[in-house]
Amino acid sequence: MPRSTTTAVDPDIQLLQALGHPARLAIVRELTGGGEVCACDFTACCDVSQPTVSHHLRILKEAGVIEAERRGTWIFYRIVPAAGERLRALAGELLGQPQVIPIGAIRRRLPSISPVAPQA
Amino acid sequence: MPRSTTTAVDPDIQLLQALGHPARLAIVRELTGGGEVCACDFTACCDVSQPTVSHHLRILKEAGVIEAERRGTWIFYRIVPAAGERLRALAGELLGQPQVIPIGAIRRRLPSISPVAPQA
DNA sequence: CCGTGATATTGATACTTGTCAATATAGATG
DNA sequence: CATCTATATTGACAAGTATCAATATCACGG
Repeated sequence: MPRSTTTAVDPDIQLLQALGHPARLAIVRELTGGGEVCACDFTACCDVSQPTVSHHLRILKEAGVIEAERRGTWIFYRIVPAAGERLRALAGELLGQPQVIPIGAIRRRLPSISPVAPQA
Repeated sequence: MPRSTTTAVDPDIQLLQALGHPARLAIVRELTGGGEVCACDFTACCDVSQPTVSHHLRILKEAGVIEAERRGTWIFYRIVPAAGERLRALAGELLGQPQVIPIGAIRRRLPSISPVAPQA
């Protein structure tokens, strides 16, 4: 987000941005089903170098999409279920779920009068 | 996605990236509930210039999030319901919905043996 | 404590994106 | 057609982001 001082702390934006990258979505999809995957395995599915994988894992972790657990030398990652629920809530927003259709929305005006949505 | 020749045509990525921007998510949220909003109204909710709004609207349209309808001088935008369903499907993926837990996944190895997820 | 393998951090570079000013286009209206 | 308003496009620039090489850190085993 150029030309801005705030560094995008909105959790929703952070979640969407974290998932909106091919490598990161591939990582997440490697984790779907509730399984755990070692960090060392992501280098294969993403076709990027180890530092880059580490970078993406950090972004996903900071967005609350995944969580890590050290087990000896390896670090295993798994999906945070709440992330899926947050994404589902966003989808519900798009589908107009939390909203209630107000009767007042039926005030249809002619387009030549004023730029207000004439029909839902 | 620097260092790459393909320009991110994956519809899922496109959807997530389109929504992963404060101004664009604000635009979309202005449209939730099934209503239509004139393009001229988005300049207010996003606090950006008219060309920038137009740019964001194009990105949302190309990602299949919104659709436009010209009505006289004004252009009204509304949410494409399929976008919400696609996002919901992605959320379902994160929650492990479409996956079926394979019996073979129970091959749990000790972490000191090999880096494979020992437990789901 | 030293070596080894796994992961993270740093620094540099290239690519992408967001933004606005200026300009163009489109539709309505006189 | 001239003009006005709404929207889109272009061009340029700033800022963010992805990437890798090099290096550091961390945990384990000898």
